[in-house]
Amino acid sequence: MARNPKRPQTRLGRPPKDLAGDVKSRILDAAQQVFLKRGYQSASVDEIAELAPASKPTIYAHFDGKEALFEAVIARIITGLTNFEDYEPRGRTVTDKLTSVGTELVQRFLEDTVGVTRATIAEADRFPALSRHVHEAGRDRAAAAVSYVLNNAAYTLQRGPKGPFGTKRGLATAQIFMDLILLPMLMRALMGEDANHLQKEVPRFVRERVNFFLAACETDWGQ
Amino acid sequence: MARNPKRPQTRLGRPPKDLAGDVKSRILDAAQQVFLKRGYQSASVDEIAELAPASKPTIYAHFDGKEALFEAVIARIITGLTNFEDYEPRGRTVTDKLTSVGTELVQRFLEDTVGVTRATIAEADRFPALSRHVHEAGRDRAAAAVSYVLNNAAYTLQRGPKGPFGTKRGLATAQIFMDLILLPMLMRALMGEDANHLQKEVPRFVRERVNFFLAACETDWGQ
DNA sequence: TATAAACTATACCGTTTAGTTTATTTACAC
DNA sequence: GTGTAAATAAACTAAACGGTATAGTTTATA
Repeated sequence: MARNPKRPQTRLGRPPKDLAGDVKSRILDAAQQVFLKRGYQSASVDEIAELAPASKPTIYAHFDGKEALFEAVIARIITGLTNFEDYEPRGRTVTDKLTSVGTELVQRFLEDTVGVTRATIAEADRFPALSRHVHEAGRDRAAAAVSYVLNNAAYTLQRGPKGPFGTKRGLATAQIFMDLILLPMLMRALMGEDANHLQKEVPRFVRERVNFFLAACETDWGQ
Repeated sequence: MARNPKRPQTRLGRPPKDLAGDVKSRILDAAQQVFLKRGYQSASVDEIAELAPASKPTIYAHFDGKEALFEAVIARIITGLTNFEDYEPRGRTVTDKLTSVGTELVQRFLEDTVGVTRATIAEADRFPALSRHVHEAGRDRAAAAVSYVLNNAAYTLQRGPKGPFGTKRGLATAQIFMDLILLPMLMRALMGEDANHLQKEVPRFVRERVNFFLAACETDWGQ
């Protein structure tokens, strides 16, 4: 009889040296897939073991238990989130640059953070620190990218630190930008809206919101 | 010996006629409490039965199973969401009225929809229709309240349907208002931020965002 | 070459869970 | 009154799950 075709071929015994550390990362990969797909509660260690592939004793040799495994997965996702240091917004005008960075933000977040956000929201009670951590990590990475463009734009507009994106309200302004552009799309994705359908709406949506955002920024809103 | 003090006194046998329908609503109440506290997966039918109080066979006589019970709970929550027909925003100026309706929106949503939103996001895979339904119901109710104020404000400003909140962009504008004011607070609550801490921030937050919102609306943003 | 290390496979344990069955109790309708 | 309806209690079933134990296999190392 053939082996169970669902189970990838594995080897018995101690693995050769050049595969050192391989099992642990395979376990983490599988755990990430299963946790993000099913959520913490519905994920089973058996399924993770089968997907890795690895045996359950090996999993419990590397991690203290299901909770520790979940925390390790989330931690790895957080540290693996792309920051936007490398990203240079396209376009000449402020509008174009903001549209560029907004579109990039939305697309990266839709790909990278929907699963982990959903999983941690669901378990905000059992793992209070995790959801906070995820939220803050995502917020900070997005804020850095937006602030960079806004600061750049402030000088482009030749108004200096008292201009529309000046340092005085820089943080609050970046936050507004994200709330206007990133959060609505993220929320719709969390609520299960089809990813393809969402992606198609992104360009028009971002452009509309950028227009609104700039309209307010070019006034002296709230003094 | 006294009975188990955790369990409210119940009666054996067929209940008297004036309590007809009482069991079912008691089951729904208990199920709502347990589902919103623990989420679908971690909620146990036994705990619901104990809290109701009702026996498990009775629960299964009224509902087809745990999933059907969950769906019934969510459906009841949705139909029970307060609409804002009764709400008359306070204040004379447009700013004050928008601040009033914004504050009211945030406070009601923080009370009424955080639990159900978290529960349905967590189970967006198992109950695809539910999270969509919750999202749309909440969005529509909020949009109605905002549109009412915005339409009112449009005439206050004597600019008619081509004014800042005119019918041409009425829907998109109401959506922006909610995304600016409601969504960020809802997201922070979903991520487990302390409710009291959030409530204290609401007034200042809403005022800041209303200022920003009106600053953009008073221009001809995006033509 | 002997021993330790790092795996696998498999079976098992205790617990929890959704859902069912059986027998019992009470209230209502005729 | 008698039968039926609607609930109860309590025990049960079957399956899943987290976690552990045992035994076997392969590689690394001294």
